[in-house]
Amino acid sequence: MKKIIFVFSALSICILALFQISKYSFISSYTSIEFIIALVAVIFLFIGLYLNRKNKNVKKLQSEEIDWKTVKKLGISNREYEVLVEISKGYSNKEIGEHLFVSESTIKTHVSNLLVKLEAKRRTEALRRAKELHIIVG
Amino acid sequence: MKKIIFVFSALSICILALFQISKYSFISSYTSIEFIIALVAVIFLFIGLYLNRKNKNVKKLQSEEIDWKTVKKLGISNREYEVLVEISKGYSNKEIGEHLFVSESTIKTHVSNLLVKLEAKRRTEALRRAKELHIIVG
DNA sequence: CTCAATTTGGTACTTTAGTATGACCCTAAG
DNA sequence: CTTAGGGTCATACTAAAGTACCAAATTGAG
Repeated sequence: MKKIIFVFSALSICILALFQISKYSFISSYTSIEFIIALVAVIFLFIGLYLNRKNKNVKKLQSEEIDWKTVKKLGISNREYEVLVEISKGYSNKEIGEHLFVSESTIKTHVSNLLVKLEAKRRTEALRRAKELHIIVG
Repeated sequence: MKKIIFVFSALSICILALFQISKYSFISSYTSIEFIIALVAVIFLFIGLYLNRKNKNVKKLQSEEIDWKTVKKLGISNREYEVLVEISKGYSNKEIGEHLFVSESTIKTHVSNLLVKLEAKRRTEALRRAKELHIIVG
């Protein structure tokens, strides 16, 4: 919202400035008015492009951001979340154990807890749930 | 590319039209020039916004579009692809069999073939590969 | 310190997943 | 007609995943 206010203020200033320029050019010559209008058109075209580019980036980030609030709400611990990420990378329990330097048994415990917390029967279902809840990246 | 040519043509026509308008308003009064400039600014601002919105939609679709060429290149058949999609939804072989009205054995065969074609050891790894290759939606 | 939650790990078990192999039917291409 | 590829299914097997239960060390908040 702050961004919008700032942008509108900037635009207002720009318009006023252009009015001042137009007054001078009005007196000076005929062709320069056309030039000013073309300039205004181009400038505001690029302003429009710039504004929407900002918007796009924000939206893209939103869809790829992780909803940590949901992670906490589900009671998923740090270690459990690490395991979840490893699962999403397609690793087996054994491989995950090697990556995190713990035994396969430990991973199995974490996975079991994750399945309960994500209300899933299988790790693939857990993956889908996690994606729906935006707690892992697509 | 056709779109870009069309848009540039339209913009050229708009600019020429505005030049004509500006000539008349130049003669008529003083305040109308400022109005025309403001109008041009607003119009081109919205044109800029519209153009980028189009762009955004295209980009979004690209990232969510399925690369059927890769599917064919990997030799994945229709039925196998259906199974792949079901896997991505987190279903078990048994459930997939029920959804596609075939036995679990058939699904196992399809999954095995998929794992070979996707160079994966597990269904979760196959999922990751499929996402990387853009042959399923994230 | 005490308590609760986290993290770790084990055993024993059941279930699901995946492999290997063979077989049958169907269809489209040669 | 023959052949290749796709789809179906089964059996027997191994591997991985998941459950249930227990237990110990660690850590952080009150």
